[in-house]
Amino acid sequence: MPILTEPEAARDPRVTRSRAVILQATAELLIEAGFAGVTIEGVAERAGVAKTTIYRHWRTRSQLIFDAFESLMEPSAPRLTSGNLRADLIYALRGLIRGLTVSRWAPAVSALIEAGDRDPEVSRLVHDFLVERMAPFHHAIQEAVERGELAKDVDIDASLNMLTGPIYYRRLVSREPLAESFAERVVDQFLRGAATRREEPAR
Amino acid sequence: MPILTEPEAARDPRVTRSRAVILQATAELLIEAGFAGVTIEGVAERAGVAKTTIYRHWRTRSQLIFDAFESLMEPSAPRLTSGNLRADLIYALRGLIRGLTVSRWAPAVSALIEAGDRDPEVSRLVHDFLVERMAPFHHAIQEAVERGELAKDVDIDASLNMLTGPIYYRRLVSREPLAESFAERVVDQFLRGAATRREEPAR
Amino acid sequence: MPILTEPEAARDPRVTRSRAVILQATAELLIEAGFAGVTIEGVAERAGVAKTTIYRHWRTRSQLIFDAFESLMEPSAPRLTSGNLRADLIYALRGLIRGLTVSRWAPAVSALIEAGDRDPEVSRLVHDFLVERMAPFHHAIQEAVERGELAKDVDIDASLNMLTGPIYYRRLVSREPLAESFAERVVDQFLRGAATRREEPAR
Amino acid sequence: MPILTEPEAARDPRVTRSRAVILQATAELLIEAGFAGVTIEGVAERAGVAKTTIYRHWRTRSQLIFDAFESLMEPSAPRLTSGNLRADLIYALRGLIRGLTVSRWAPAVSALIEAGDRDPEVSRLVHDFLVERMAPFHHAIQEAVERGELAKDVDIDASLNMLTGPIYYRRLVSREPLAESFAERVVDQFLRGAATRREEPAR
DNA sequence: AAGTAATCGAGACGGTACGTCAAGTCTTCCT
DNA sequence: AGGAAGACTTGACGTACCGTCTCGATTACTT
Repeated sequence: MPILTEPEAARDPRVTRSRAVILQATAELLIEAGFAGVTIEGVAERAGVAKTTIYRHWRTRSQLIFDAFESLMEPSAPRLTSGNLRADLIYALRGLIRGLTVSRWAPAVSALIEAGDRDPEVSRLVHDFLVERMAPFHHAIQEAVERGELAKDVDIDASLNMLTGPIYYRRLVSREPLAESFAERVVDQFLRGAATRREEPAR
Repeated sequence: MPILTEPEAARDPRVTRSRAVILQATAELLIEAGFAGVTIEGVAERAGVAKTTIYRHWRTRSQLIFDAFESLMEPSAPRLTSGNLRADLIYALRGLIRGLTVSRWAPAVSALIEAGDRDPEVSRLVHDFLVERMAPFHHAIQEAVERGELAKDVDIDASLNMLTGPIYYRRLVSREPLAESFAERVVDQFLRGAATRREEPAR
Repeated sequence: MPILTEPEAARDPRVTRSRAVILQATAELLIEAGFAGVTIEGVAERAGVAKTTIYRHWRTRSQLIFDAFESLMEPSAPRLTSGNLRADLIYALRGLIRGLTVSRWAPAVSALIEAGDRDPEVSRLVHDFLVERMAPFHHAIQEAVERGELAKDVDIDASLNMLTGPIYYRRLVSREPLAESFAERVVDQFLRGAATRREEPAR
Repeated sequence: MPILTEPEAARDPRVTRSRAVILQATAELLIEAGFAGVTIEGVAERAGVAKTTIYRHWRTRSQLIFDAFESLMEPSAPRLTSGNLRADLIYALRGLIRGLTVSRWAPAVSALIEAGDRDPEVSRLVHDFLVERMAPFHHAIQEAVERGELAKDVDIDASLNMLTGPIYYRRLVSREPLAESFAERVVDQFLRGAATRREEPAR
C-alpha cells in the first residue's frame, strides 16, 4: 500500500517488483542500522537495483524511509471494545510499549522521527499515521464518556497525549527503562487523577 | 562548564579560546540548520579553526553538539515554591513549552534528541540533564503530597512523565500545534483525573 | 539523402518524418553545443521523439552526427573552370575557409572530426566526403597541368594536402587566426615554391 | 614540469607523489583508450588515489590530459643546423610523422585536439606548445633565406603551415595513409613550387 | 474494411561517471 | 613541542546519459 505514489495499480510489473525489493531492503537496513544506516547506495546494492531506480520512485530518503516503515507495520490495532476501559487502555498501551521497544520495527522508530525532522512532508505523514493509530484510544475514551465511566468534561486530546506521551518520552527523550508494566501505572494515574478527594477520598 | 572534558580549569589559554569559539560556532549552526547542519568542516570554518583542533577537544560530533546545546541553555529553573501546586505546575510547563517552541535554542532540541540517538554517551548526558531539569516538578509534587494537596499514593515518576511527556510528544512526534495554553489543559486533566467521581475507578 | 541507411525512398511516411525531425534537432544541437552537446536524450527531447526511435534509425551517435552534418552542407562546390588557376584555387580555398569559420555548420566541424575519431565507419565516411569535396581542386590542377600551366611532375596528392592542410591545421590544431586572405598566401606560396630560381632545388 | 599549476617546487612531498602517479595513470589510459577512455574515476583507480585528490590538482579533465600529454613528450627537437635545408626539413617532418603515427604518444594526439576543443585554456596551451615545437622549422627557413637558399619573399608563416599542415590533415582529418616517405614529397613540392619554370610564376 | 504488422511515445531498468561534500586520519610546517 | 594547516582516503550524495527493454497506442499496408 504505497502512500507516496499513486495508489492505483502500477501498469508495468517491473515497477511493482522494484518497489517491493527496494522497500524490503530499506526496511532491513532501517532495522539493522537506523536512519543513518539507510544510504541510497546501500539500499540499491542490497536490493540489487540501480540507484536511479530508487530516485525514480522516491524523491527523498525520508520518504523512502517512511514507506519502508509503513510496510513494516502490522495493520492498525483493532477497536477496543471490551467494555472495560481500564483493561482496554492498558492493553493498547502495552501494545504501544512493545511496539516501541521489542517489536521488529522498534529500531526504526527514531529513524522515523528523524525523517520527520528533516522533511516536513514526512512529518505530516507521520502525524496522519499517528492520528489513525490513535483512533482506538479515542473511541475507547469517547465510549467510556458515553457510558458515564469517564467525566463528561474530560479533555480528550490532552488525555490522549497524557496516555501515549509518557511512553514516547521515555523511549525517545529520557530513555528511562520502559517495561510493559509502565502501562498500568500511567493508566491508573490517568484515571484516578492526582488531586486528593476532599469530598470523596482518593481510592 | 564543559561536561565532556576535564572540568578543572584548562591551563592553556589557547585551549580555552578554541573551545569558546568552537562552541559558539556550533551553537549558531545548530540553531540555524539543526543537527544535519552541524558539520565539523562548517564549524571549523565558521570558528576560524582547523578541523584537527575540533577533533582534539571532542571525540564525536554528538558530544560537541551536546556541549554547544548546554552552553545555550539558561541555568536550571528555580524551585517552584508558590505553595499553589496548580499554578506552579502550569508555570513550569509553560516554561517548558516556550523552551521547546519559541526559545533561542528550540531549533536545537531535535538535534539533541538525534544526537542522543546516535551516541549512547550523549543519551546518558541528556538523561542526566533532564533529571536535573525535572527536579522542580519533582519537588513541587512531593511537597504537595506532604501538604496533603496530592494523594499520598500518587505515582511520582509516572506523573512527571504525564506532565512533560505530552509536551515533548507534541513537539517531537506528532507535531501538533503546541501553544502555551496547553499547559493548563494538561495540568487540570492531571489533577482532576479522568474517572467520574461517583464510582471508584476500576482497580 | 540518407547515407547510412537504405537510400531508396522510405515507404512509411512516419519514418520519413521521424528521420527529418531527428536530423534537424541533431544539427541544431551540433551547432549550438558541439559534439559533446549532442546527447541522444537531448535530441529526443528537442525532436519530440522517443529515444527508441533514434536508436531504431542510427546505430551510433557518431553516425547520427555525420548524417546531421551532411544534411547541413550545401551541395558540393561546382567545378572550377575559369581557366585561371590561381583565381580558381583562391576562390575554392576562400570557400573552404568560410566553411570552416563562419558558415552555419562551422561549429559542427570539430564534432565531425571527433566523431570520426571514435567511429572508424564515420571516419571512412568523412574520408569519402572529403575526396568528393576535393574533386574540384583535383580537376583544376590536372587541367592546369594539361594546359602547361603547372609542371608535369607536380605531386597532385601532396599538392592537394598542401593547399587545404594549412587551413584545417589552423582551424583545428593550432587555432591561429584564419582569415579569408590566408587563401592567397597559401596559393601564391604553393605556385611559386620556396626555392630561389637561380639554382634548381636539391633533387 | 607542471604547466597548469605553480611551477615552483611543491612543498609537501605528498603532493609531488600524487601528481606523479596521477599523470602516469592518465598517460597510460590516454594511450590505451584515448580521450573518452580517460575518466577521472578510472585514473583515480589506476593511480591508487582518491578522486578528490585529482580534482584538487586539476580543474578540468582537459587540463589533466594536457599535462599528461606533455609529460609523455620528449623534449623539443633540437635546432636543425645541417646547412642542407631540404635534408633538415625532411628530417624534421619525418620526426613529426613518426610522432603522429607510431610514437608512444601517437594515440594521445587526437585526445589532445579534442581536449583543446572543449577547453579554450587547453587550446591556448596547445597553441603555445606547437609554436615552441615549430621553432626549429622557423629557424631552418629563416637561415636558408639568409643563406640565399630560399627566396627573400617567402611567406614564412604560410610555409610552416604548408609543411606540417598536410601531415596533421592526413592524420586527423582525411585519415589517408601516412608513411614517413610523405615527408619528402611535401618538402620537394614545397621547395620546387607548382608553377612551370618557363615563365615567371602566375601573378 | 478489417486485420496485422510496423512504428511510435513513454519511460523503467541496470549501469557508469560525473563533480561535490564531509568524514576522520595523517603528515608537514611553523612558532 | 605542540597547535594549525591542509593533503589524504573513503564513501555517499544526487544528476546526466547511456543503451536495452517492455508496454500499450496509433498508424499504415495488405488481402
